[in-house]
Amino acid sequence: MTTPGPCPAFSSEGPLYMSRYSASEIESKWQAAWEKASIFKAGRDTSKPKYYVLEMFPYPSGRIHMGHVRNYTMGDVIARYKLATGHNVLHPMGWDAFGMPAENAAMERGGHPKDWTYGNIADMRGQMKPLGLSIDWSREFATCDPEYYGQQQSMFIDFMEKGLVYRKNATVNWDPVDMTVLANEQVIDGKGWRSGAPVERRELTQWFFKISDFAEELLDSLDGLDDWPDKVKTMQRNWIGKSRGLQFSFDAVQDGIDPIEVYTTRPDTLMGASFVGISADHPLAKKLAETNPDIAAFRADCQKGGTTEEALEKAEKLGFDTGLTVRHPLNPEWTLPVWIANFILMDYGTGAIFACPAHDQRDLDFCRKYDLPVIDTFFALDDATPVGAEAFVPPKEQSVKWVNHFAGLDVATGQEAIDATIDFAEKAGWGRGVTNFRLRDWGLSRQRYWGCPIPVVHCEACGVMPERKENLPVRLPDDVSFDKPGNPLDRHPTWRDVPCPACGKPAKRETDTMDTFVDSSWYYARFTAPDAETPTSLPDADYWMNVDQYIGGIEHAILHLLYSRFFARAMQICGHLPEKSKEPFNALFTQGMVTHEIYMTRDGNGRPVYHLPEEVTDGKLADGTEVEIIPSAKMSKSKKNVVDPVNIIEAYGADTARWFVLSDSPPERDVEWTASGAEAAHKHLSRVWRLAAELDAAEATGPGDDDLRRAMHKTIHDVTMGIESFGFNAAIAKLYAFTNTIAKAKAGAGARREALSALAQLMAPMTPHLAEELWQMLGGEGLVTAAPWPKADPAMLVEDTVTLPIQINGKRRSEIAVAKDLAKEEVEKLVLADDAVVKALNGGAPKKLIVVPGRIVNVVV
RNA sequence: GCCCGCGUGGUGGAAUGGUAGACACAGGGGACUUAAAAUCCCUAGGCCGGAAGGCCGUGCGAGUUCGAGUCUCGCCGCGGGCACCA
Repeated sequence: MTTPGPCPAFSSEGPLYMSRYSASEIESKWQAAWEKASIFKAGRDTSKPKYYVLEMFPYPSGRIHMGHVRNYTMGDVIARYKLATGHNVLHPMGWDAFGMPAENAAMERGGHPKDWTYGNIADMRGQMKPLGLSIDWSREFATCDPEYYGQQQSMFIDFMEKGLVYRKNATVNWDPVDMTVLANEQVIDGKGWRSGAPVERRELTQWFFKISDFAEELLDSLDGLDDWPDKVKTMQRNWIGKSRGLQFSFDAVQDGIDPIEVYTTRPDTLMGASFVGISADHPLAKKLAETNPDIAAFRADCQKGGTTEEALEKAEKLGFDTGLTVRHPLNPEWTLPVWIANFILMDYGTGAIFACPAHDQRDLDFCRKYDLPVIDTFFALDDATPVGAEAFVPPKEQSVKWVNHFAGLDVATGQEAIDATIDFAEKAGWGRGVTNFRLRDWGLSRQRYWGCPIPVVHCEACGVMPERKENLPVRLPDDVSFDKPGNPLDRHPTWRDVPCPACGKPAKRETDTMDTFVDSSWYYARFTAPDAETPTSLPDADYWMNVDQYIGGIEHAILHLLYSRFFARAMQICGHLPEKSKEPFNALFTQGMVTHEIYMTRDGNGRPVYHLPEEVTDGKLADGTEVEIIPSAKMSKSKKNVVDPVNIIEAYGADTARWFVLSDSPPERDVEWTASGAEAAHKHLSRVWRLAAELDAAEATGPGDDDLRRAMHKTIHDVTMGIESFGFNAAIAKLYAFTNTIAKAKAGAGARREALSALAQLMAPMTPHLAEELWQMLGGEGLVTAAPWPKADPAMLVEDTVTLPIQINGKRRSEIAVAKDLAKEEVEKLVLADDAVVKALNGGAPKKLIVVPGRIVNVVV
């Protein structure tokens, strides 16, 4: 926290010395009171149900932004609500502290990534604490703490022992000028971000986690995640990409060439095969390149550009005819050419395919380009037009008419044909049904300094050996420089030199560090025992796990969440988590992002230059230059469309910022920051404060007491439901309405005090400081944070009469007031007597009369 | 290119298949004030109409239904992810 100043809570004048709502005084006072009472410190307590709420921890960029405020306020609402409903709550905070920006800062501004990172953490902690989050700060850690990454290294060694880690070659983005590996984000339009040189793909030996071993399990278990959003589960299902297909081989016509093994999910279209395609990285392509300079040149062509799937998919489809031919498995007389194609991935299936251009658009485009044959294998039932410019790709469930299908099909769906073909090939003995996954193993090697060192040693005699656990953590050396590109660990004079953990002879450390996704794949488990001498402490993990509510950005829907699910399983296998924690997150909520307009000008070369919102007034910079306004997008440092919450907190207080980020948009949707919204939130909070401050005790009772109580119970019910279902904006709308009701009520002071006390309690999860102040002003006992959540009296929620709208032919024309439980027949009588209905019927009888009890009536004439 | 979302007044948004626009912002009008700020009250989707009322209206086009913002299909636009940004 920033210096809290003298604490008004203990001033002799009490809370009413203020004549208006003063957030800064209130907020520091109650933060001190919470700290004094230690009410957010979590400990095991079996007398209460536990509740673990976790928001995705932040990257310490140095400044918090509105996205953080929104994310952590949502988690805080849940945490405080659960505390009030009698739970033992764990709500921790930490830092995802390794990663590229620290190294970039070191390169750009000098200094050390460690100093930059810990400095940022201190700054951000200082910006976060004034938000008044109910966090147990005693559990805080950063992933770059040796105490954390040492435990991660220990687990890496455990994973090695269980066969969950291996090495293989994989492609990286290579900058041929800087002679360094580039991250995908450092490849801009196929060029290195610093050198500007065209990027190449290059193979390196890298470390991998065997996540593919868990593909089926990770897929099947999604079905049990009832409190995860469907969209996330769908994305993960598609990412894992289970498919059933046929694997078989084409024998080469030429001597000395091995059969080409292909995998296809559409074996039913084998009679439409046009050519056999192999990846540029296929062993056969490599072998041919050794003697054929044209093929070598073509392969080199294929290495151009970045490694992302997007880059590969969008690249122009290129092919090279090897001159080799293969025999069709169903007709040895039929030979097909073998092409090398840049769109075939070595990582998927066997790295070789057969192309059926009639029923695959990409194959068709390729065949038209290189003048290869197109053979229809099936037609629509009512249209036998041969394929022209567009491939015929009906859904697999649609029946089609087959042309001379070898398995004897005439009219059948694609799926039926696939199944029949696999069956046919297996019986005939030339192919086998194979289940494949799109999911690839997790490559975790990074050729960078600021990450967790991979704890292995390369020994000439013993090979690749894990470091001894007693030598952990393998610490990052501090004496490194970032004056040239590449990994400083690689060029460190002594750090690499270590004795082999097995034979003791001189050996070399691994210089790759781990992907930062590794760090974030188990932090949730570490929070249950952040100081343990082992990665976790089982009694603590057993008590606190699983995370009951996980909250974070939709941008993590696939990678982070999938990796975490894998890690939980691997940790469980190694004894670091209990069996029940295979799925570590019981419920997931994906919040929308905070967006903002982007302000851009261009430099002399026409390159974009971005500007922070505070540099822009009325569409102009301070020097009068007009900025180009680009529509709202995810806040990002590189685009500079970032809003600083610190200014908002200084101007209005944390409660206003919290109230605003919850009120203005549904939590799962993006929210655009607006200055006027914050102003309005602050006005409202001032109004609530005034209602409490002006409470006049003169009239103890009044004529409207009962109505106010009804409104109170209705609001308690609605707000409780709203919080439980993440409908924070709707809950806040109810609180606005209730405040209006109180302000206008004719009720006496007793009922008003009761209503305002309930209002304070209901607002407490969202605006905890103001709620404490109100609670104290109204004479509440102790802290409102510790007070039990109010309960709505069901008897006060029932309404005895309802207004039934009457529709005529689906359009609202009239309404009647009836007793809530009035019999359907009675309602019908009243409806038929209604003026508008009588007029519409014009003496006739209705065609249909629909009565939805308590909701609506529809008369069809 | 592929996968997943989203699209409602001037603005943010509300709405178990059942009165579209709750609640709020900006706007308009008024009260209080010497004046302003603050506060309070009224008003408010569009079009026609003095009013009563009517017609249109949830990105576009079809469909299912007594009834569609909500469900289905096809488009358009925007956003997220695409395995080395975190």
